Amino acid sequence: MSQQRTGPTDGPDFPDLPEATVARLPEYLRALHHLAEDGHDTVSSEGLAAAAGVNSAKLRKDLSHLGRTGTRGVGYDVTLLIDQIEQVLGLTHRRAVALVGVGNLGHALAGYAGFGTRGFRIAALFDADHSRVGEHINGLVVRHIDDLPEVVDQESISIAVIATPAHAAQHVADRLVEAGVTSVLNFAPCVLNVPDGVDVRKVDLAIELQILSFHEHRKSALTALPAAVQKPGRVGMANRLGGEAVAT
Amino acid sequence: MSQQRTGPTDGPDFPDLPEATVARLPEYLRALHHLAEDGHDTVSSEGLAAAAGVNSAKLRKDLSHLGRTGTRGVGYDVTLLIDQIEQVLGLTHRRAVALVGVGNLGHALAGYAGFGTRGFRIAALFDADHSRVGEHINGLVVRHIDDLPEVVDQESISIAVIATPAHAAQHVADRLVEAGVTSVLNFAPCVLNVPDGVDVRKVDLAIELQILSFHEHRKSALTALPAAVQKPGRVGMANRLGGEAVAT
DNA sequence: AGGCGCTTGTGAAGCCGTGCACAAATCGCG
DNA sequence: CGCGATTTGTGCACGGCTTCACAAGCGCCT
Repeated sequence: MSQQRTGPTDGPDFPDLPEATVARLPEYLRALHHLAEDGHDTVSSEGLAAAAGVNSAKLRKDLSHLGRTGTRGVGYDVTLLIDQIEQVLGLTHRRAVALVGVGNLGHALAGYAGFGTRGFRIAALFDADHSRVGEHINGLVVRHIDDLPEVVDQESISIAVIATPAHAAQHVADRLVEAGVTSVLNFAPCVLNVPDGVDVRKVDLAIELQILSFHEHRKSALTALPAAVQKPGRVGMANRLGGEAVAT
Repeated sequence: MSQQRTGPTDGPDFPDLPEATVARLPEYLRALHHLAEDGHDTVSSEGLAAAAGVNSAKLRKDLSHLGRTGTRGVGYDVTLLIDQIEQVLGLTHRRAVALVGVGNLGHALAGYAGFGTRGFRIAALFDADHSRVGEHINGLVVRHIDDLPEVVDQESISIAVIATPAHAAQHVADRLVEAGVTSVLNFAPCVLNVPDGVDVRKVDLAIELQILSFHEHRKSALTALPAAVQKPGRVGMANRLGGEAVAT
């Protein structure tokens, strides 16, 4: 590999993993926890790949970036691998997360158990609407967004979730960044402008459906047409095994 | 499911566009609607790219796949482009969507206005829990999952959203496919196996946070070494222009 | 009518990610 | 102790996506 080993800094951490690999590590982690609960001590790359829904070669290459992990002829030690991935992802401690906007979606997110079980703690809820401030949700009190700087500092929050209407999202993002938040998960359907050094990930539910809509549209167009003009390599629903997933 | 070809199809209809392009078209569409509301008649690729948060060359190449769209020296006609994209995405009619699982998250999704305003209609709610069947949510009655085939057929549903716990998701997916659904948006944190020809997109909220966690971890590891300002909140930021977003 | 400025559309180059195929490494067993 | 079975780690080639840079086209102004 021509991965640049820049000099002596063969540090304990892993500066550059491919972004695609990073996006898959959580998937492996989930599958590994599942395997651990089922009592497995080791997994082969083939087995873990199947559980995570990816190609086994891809999985091995992904894990190879973490350093020595597997044992040839045996496989991967489940608990060891869990530890390594959690280390790399920075999940060795529960990260505090702020949630802004306790409307329809925000309410649900505040109560979503998956955050708690996978390394995060919703540490604070915010809303701009004074009539919502003070409300109790899942053991937390909704605070006004003006309290952001104070709470962010107090709770050492670096990640925030935006679940506000789109028109408020940019303003909220600005205030979050100002308060010291450096990672944002945005559920509002809009583009956020943030300074360099701040990461934004976006989840747009309608977009996901629209992408599916395209594929539906294409499928129905194909079945409506005679199967005359079709290139050999392209379309066609050959029955290979396993599910296909359009991933992010 | 008989999808009739309606209208005069003037031109090559559905070329296979790159998947990456398909994923961005909804983003453009949203930006265009926003521009239209602001009274813009035309947009340059530069302007639309900025509104959608992408590179302008990429945007032009994306749109070039749709056929002749823009006018050199002028830009793109906003309403025309909206029509073209909606056509390609199959959004010329509102697609009926089924939502399975009206728990915490499902409730919120059932009430999410964004679906309605962007081409979809939640046509039915399902749950396996009999105590939830009959409940009214947002003008819809929750039906038991056994009614799936009947309702899917009745309402011509081809897209479904799974918002069940993970352990139930595969079973639900099987029944959806059996009932004729060919596109699934999965919110349950698990891998779904579906036959070929069925599309699955997955949204895992915890994974998004874990990816952000990695970047947080990396950032803090970087600032630990060089010039020391040990305030955990505010890390040193380079000042290149523009925000950075970790995209899909 | 002709030129000029602006914007699109695209050829070409480079980068990243994927998957195959195989050598290296490890364990278990005779 | 050595051999075979097994599985990891990775070199390599390929395809897709992104980005740059620029020629081609269009409208406007003189």
